[in-house]
Amino acid sequence: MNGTAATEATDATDATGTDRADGAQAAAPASDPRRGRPRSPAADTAIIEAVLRMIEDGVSIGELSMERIAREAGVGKATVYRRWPGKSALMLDVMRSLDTDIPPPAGVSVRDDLVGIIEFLRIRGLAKRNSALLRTVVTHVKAQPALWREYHETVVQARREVLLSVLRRGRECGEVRTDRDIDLLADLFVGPVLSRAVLHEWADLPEGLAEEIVDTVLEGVRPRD
Amino acid sequence: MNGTAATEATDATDATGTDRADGAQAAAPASDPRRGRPRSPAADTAIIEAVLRMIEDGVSIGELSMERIAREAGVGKATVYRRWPGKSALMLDVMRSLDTDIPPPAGVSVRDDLVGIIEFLRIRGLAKRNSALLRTVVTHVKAQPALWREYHETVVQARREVLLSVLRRGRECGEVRTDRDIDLLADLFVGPVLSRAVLHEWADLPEGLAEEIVDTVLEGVRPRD
Amino acid sequence: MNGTAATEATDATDATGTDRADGAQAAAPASDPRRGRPRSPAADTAIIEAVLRMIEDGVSIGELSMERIAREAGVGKATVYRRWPGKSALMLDVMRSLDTDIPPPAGVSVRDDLVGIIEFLRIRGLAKRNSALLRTVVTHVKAQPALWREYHETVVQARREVLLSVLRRGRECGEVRTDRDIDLLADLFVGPVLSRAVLHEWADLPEGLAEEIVDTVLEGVRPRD
Amino acid sequence: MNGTAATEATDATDATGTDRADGAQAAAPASDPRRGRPRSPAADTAIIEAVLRMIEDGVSIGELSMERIAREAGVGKATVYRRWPGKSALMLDVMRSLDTDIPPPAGVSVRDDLVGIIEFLRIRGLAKRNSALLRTVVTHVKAQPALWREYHETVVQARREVLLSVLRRGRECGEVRTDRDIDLLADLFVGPVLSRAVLHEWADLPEGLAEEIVDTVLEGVRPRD
DNA sequence: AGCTAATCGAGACGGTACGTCCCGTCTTGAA
DNA sequence: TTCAAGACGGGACGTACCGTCTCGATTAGCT
Repeated sequence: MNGTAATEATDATDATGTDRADGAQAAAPASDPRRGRPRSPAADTAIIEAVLRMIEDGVSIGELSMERIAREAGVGKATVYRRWPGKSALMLDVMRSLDTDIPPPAGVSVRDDLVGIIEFLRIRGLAKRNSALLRTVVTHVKAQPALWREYHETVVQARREVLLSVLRRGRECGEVRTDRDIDLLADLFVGPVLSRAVLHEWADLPEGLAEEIVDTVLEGVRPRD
Repeated sequence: MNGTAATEATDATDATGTDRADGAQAAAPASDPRRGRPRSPAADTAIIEAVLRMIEDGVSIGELSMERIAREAGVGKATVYRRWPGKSALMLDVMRSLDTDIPPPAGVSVRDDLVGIIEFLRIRGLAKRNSALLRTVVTHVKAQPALWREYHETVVQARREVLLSVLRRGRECGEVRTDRDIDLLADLFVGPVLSRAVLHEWADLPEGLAEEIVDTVLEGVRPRD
Repeated sequence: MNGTAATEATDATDATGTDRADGAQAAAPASDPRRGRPRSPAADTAIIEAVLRMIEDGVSIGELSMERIAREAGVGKATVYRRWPGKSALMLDVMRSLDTDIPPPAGVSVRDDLVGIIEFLRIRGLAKRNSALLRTVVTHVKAQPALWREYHETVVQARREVLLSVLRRGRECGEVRTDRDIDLLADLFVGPVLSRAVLHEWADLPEGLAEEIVDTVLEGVRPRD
Repeated sequence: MNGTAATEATDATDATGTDRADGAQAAAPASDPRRGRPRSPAADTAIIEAVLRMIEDGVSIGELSMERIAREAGVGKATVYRRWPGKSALMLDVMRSLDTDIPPPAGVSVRDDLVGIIEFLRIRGLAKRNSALLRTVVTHVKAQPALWREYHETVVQARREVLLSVLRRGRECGEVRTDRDIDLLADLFVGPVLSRAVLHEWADLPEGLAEEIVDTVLEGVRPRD
């Protein structure tokens, strides 16, 4: 016998997860919302806050056990499980709690609107505070296809829509070519940021990147004469 | 879309990971490689194969316990741990076992070489069989920064170098503009594929995508008159 | 109402219990006893000892959680559950570990043999050390009919057999009447001790009790003239 | 047989137990009995009935959780705890609700009175319906010394008194020897029933047992010549 | 009729223990 | 020294109860 014990990462066991993952603002109980003692909003807060605090303190996803979350939140385990069916669903709500809506495009010029959107991605994705948080949380969510799809359809999709509307406007006013699938065009702008963040994520995304990307994509890589 | 999509991983608990992750081609024992019973190559194979089989059968990363891997491979747990220090290191080798070298560019035209590279990414990343495999494995590797950096420096870097050399050739022959950072240009080509694979990874990447991407990026999104 | 209060039973959640409750000397694993690491006899001992120590320290049956037993024994919970299917089965083995074989009757006279047996009961049942121990443990075992039956059939029955053999001998030599069921006669001797212990168990059973009981039962309550 | 059989109880976790275990006939509220909504007698009934019903349905004491009792009685948990401080106190009241007073001895002959008392024990303790009930309930009560003492002093003592008075009468009229402690004599009659019920409780106590016991104890086991 | 107050069913609260599973290490006999 | 098997101490999992608390809704006696 020994003392070494475990460690490691792992994850989720199931992939269920999304029963009631409708945001941190806890839904009403199943049967009759006005019967019985109401759920304590303080508990909701305490749990989410505990997760955020732990992550900021450098606790890895593997150490983020439900057991420990409940303990640090000063809450019974059952209180956590009453709100979320598992760690993954909780993480999803933690992720959502960090979401900032993408600012609506100013509408001055198509080029500037595109820069605004890409700049938002650059900053949101790597801003000091969110960075560590999201890296940990997103990892967990991504690891479960069902959750990731859920997140994608609620949050990511909405943001893409903003980008698409700008591109459509660009088409109407002749700023954007119409002979390509509009989804492909959207990926041309988003992809590079993603690439920088994903493939060499330990580097910071430099200022001015958004403009450089937008301009190059608009004008093309082949030199115009 | 948003920046969150761009973030990633972490975790690790241990961060050990790479002590001896020198591939499935089993290293020699510590003290004297010629003494005692040699490691069974059959065991190496059985383990890697078991992981691949399980993933193909839809086993999620969370259910991929070392315990189960050993059981499924008909192998003692110690036999697994003798080869890899943990699940992550094993996963890294599983990933490597799937690697195919990027074919060298034909060198006919810059545009065609670029298409070749992007087409390789499209197929490698999403080909029916590998897709599920990689998604599961990569998730785990990404979740541990040390491992991911290792993988990145070994495999990703090499591929990028091929792309960069093509771009440099393009600059020399005037096919590619020189007023932009060459790394940025590389991301313009790689990013869109990544975006498709990461942000809506459950969709298949259609044929012809590589050409469409390369051509649009080369020519630009703004219509040339 | 009545003395039946003296009866018992039930409980148990499962009532399973006895799969392998064949004494503390741990059985071999299910499949092949010679394969794999053998069970540690030290663990067997540590667990039983921990229970005994705790009980002697006045830990109540309600506080005797498997969790705590494992902790105090310096043993993993799984190690406990590998040996016993539940708390009850463990308790049964703890009980057995305390058993002392009833000394064989000297065979001098029937009356003295009877006194010897009853005296054994008086002492065993209430001896300082065992008393506290047994009270706690027996409670748990009695609370589960299946376990209690098991215990009865293995231990109690054997002791009764000794008593019965003495009575049979008494019949042969005319010391014991033959017009009554021999099992009834046995109860006439055992019952009074039981009654004292069960109905007013907080009192100590006084010395000389055995002789008084045996003599009175032999001679009868109605005065002989 | 052995002394272990004679041991008992303990446990308790709380040991509170008897604070207010004054029977199901619900006490008045603390402050002013006349103010506020009175306790519903229907709830009292529902709770006791639920326990009885469950026990008759074979629910073991371990499955008899307060939670389940309340649920099954269609009553809030607080309503149960308002009446009893814990499961044990409730059980004690359930026990009491089953009590039948021992019939006063006819007084015809000492021998017949003794048979009457023992017969009562035989039937009460093992009558098909009560048997299961009592076994379950008594187990729980016995497991807590404080409760058991309470029950003993209230109920058992009273019954013993009846037996003792008969024995005293027997002494006066020369039917019972006077050279033995009268408490011991009482145990000689009660013990055998107890022994049968406790040591092999799953068997039924046959008719005629009472007479057989009384006669044998009166006359003695040694044959009279 | 209105007020006060204790009740009701329901169910959430912080805890603790359950029994199962996995971690990474250790220990068998056999090869 | 390896192998398969499986036990080891440790710890998280998700469930069930504990006894308490808090809801809105009765249900009485008192003004």
